Amino acid sequence: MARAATTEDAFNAVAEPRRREILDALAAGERTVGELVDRLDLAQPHVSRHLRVLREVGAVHVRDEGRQRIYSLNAEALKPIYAWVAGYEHLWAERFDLLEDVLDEMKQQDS
Amino acid sequence: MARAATTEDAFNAVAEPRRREILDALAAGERTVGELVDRLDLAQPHVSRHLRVLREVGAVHVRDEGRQRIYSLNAEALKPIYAWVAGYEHLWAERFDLLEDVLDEMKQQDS
DNA sequence: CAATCATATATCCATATTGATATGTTTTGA
DNA sequence: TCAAAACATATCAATATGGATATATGATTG
Repeated sequence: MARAATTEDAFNAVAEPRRREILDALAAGERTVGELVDRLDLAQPHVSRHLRVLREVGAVHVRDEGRQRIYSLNAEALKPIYAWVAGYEHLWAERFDLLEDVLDEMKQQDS
Repeated sequence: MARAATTEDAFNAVAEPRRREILDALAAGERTVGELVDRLDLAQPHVSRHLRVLREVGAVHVRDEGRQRIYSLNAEALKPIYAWVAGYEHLWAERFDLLEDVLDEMKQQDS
């Protein structure tokens, strides 16, 4: 079996840096494909392809306006990523919770 | 150019579901390769390979103990993912901040 | 020292990819 | 109506993949 398709889920779609750049750009507001091409310094077909991947995982929406297509962010598609990684956050975050510190000290005294 | 290597960064490493499973298992405590094989129902060479990818992006550490290798989680390697996706969290989260609601209302009255 | 256990590595296969380039397709404007 | 603008799609090349399988490595045991 080969690697999972980038359209498999948000995790795979977002593994590509250019696609994260696109999402970052859209976080500031809707953009036209041409605007994204300018901003990313990437050929238009590549931008269109990345947008397609993002569309397939539901991370962006499109709206037709004349001969332009206006892309907008759908951040909810990133929820599963946040949900997963947030479960790890407490493992590196500094603890400001005093109770937790006290409990740690008690454990040390026990051992 | 082909797709980026899974060892390129944490984003790529974590795109693979089995590797997330491994990290999830390690979040509960150190595990031996054999324990991970049992837990994941995956052939040992595959587990070893996934562990290697996770090692190369710094998401796990290894410790030798006789003929076993004990893997442990290094959650800090996931920080960049958290940092990136957390920037989107406010876009879908319900707002409980009263001030923000008031400001939104004022904006609406202006327009 | 030989045999075994616990892992790691090597090779093969099928596949999905990214960038480059060429070519549609639809809308707009003269 | 014809040409240009704005996108989308198709194809090609090079490559990295993940699973399967076989094999190598290193530690332990008898």
